[in-house]
Amino acid sequence: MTAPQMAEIAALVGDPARANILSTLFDGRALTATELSYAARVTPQTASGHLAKMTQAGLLTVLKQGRHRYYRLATPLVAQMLESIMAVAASAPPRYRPRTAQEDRLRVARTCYDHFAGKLGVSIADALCERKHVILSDDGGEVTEAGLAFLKELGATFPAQTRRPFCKHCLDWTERRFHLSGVVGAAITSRCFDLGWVRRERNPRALQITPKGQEGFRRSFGFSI
Amino acid sequence: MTAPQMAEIAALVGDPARANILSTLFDGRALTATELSYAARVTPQTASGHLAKMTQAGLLTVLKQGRHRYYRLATPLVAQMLESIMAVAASAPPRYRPRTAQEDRLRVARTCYDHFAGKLGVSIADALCERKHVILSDDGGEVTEAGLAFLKELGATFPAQTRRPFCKHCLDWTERRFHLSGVVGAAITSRCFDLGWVRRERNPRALQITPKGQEGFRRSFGFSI
DNA sequence: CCGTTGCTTCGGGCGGGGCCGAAGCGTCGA
DNA sequence: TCGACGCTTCGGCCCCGCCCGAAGCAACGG
Repeated sequence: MTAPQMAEIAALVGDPARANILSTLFDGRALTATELSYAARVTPQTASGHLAKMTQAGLLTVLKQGRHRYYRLATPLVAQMLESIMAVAASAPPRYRPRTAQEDRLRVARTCYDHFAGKLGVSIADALCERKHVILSDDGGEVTEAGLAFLKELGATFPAQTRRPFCKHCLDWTERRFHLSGVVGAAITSRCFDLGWVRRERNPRALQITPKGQEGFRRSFGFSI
Repeated sequence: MTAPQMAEIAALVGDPARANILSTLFDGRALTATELSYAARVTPQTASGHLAKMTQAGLLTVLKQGRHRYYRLATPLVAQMLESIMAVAASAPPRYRPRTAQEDRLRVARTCYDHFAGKLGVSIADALCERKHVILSDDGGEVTEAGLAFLKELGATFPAQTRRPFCKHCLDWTERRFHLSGVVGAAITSRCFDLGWVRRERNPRALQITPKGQEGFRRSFGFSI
């Protein structure tokens, strides 16, 4: 049976402190053990234990750099797993959840692994579909010629060839609609950072849209946010 | 933060007994509480507690019928979550796992929610792609005209319209390749059962391919299994 | 009715695992 | 070389939650 192994992985995610850590690493960045202990609201030695377990189980990888140890999600597969658990968690309980300002900011714009999510991510996907720059089928997507031209004009660049899916959609768990992931999603996101259209907030997953970004998104994508 | 809710869901999956139950329900069938207690290897009263928790959390739904209570996965979203956890569990630990005969049978042919998976599922997907009956993009799929004709000839029927994705792929966690899901995957699977090409083993997730099936798959799809 | 069967609730035992204080180990900077 | 810092290991406390025995409830069948 495969159930025991599944239980083992799920149990790792099932602890609040560890869930906090994973959720903090969700956008793909690498953070030090101490930073993560702070995010998890436990002492460093406790966090250390959690990190060791998750690393051994293959959920995280660690990079030693000087006296720091940078932890990050081991593979995109792990991120996808977290996303799907969040999707169930968000949909399942019709239970009470007093929305916090924090959460509202996440709802507007955040990163999901390495691409935009939230209202911003969905708006971008909508805009590109609207103009036929991207054709989203029920389960994937492709970029049209016009779309490639648009990306070039925007200044978004991406590796010529890679094994990673080129254009992919990703179910947004707050908007309950699709945003873009894959190489294209990452390229657009990275470009917007470079243009200074978005900035990270103190909470590393939440994004702030700059005035320049407001203008840029309106002019290039045709939506206000 | 959404982490606590994620932890709650994951913790439910993280208990071995509950993981057994979920894994048993993974193919989408509905089973009674007692059957599930047997699958989980715990007493009925213990299982009852687990089932209540999972139902309350929205992972399961229950159908009362006489003095029986049939439990099943609440939504396909839950099945997808389990699949993605299994994918991580299968890939993550380079740890020792003495393959059992049981597992080997699962590797050959099983159902995943309501469509084929394992070697059989992947072979079917391959055959349909090979003949251009289905075009699989990196993240979705569509059925060609020729493909529709083929399905008709096979006798596979499906609802004219439904909100469910028509043709979808699903990463197979044993083969590490794609098999078909969505309406098309379910239709093919259902038809093969009707034709007597496959049969359920005692372990409800594992499938047995009948001699008639061997012949049928060879003639209709062009592969031997 | 009464017994059987399917399922649940209740109560208490017990083990696993999260948590922190203290201490140890390696790296960096002066 | 010495202290500061980041991180880990160790040991012990304590609590959560899994588990089962016993009993209660509801749905059949005779």
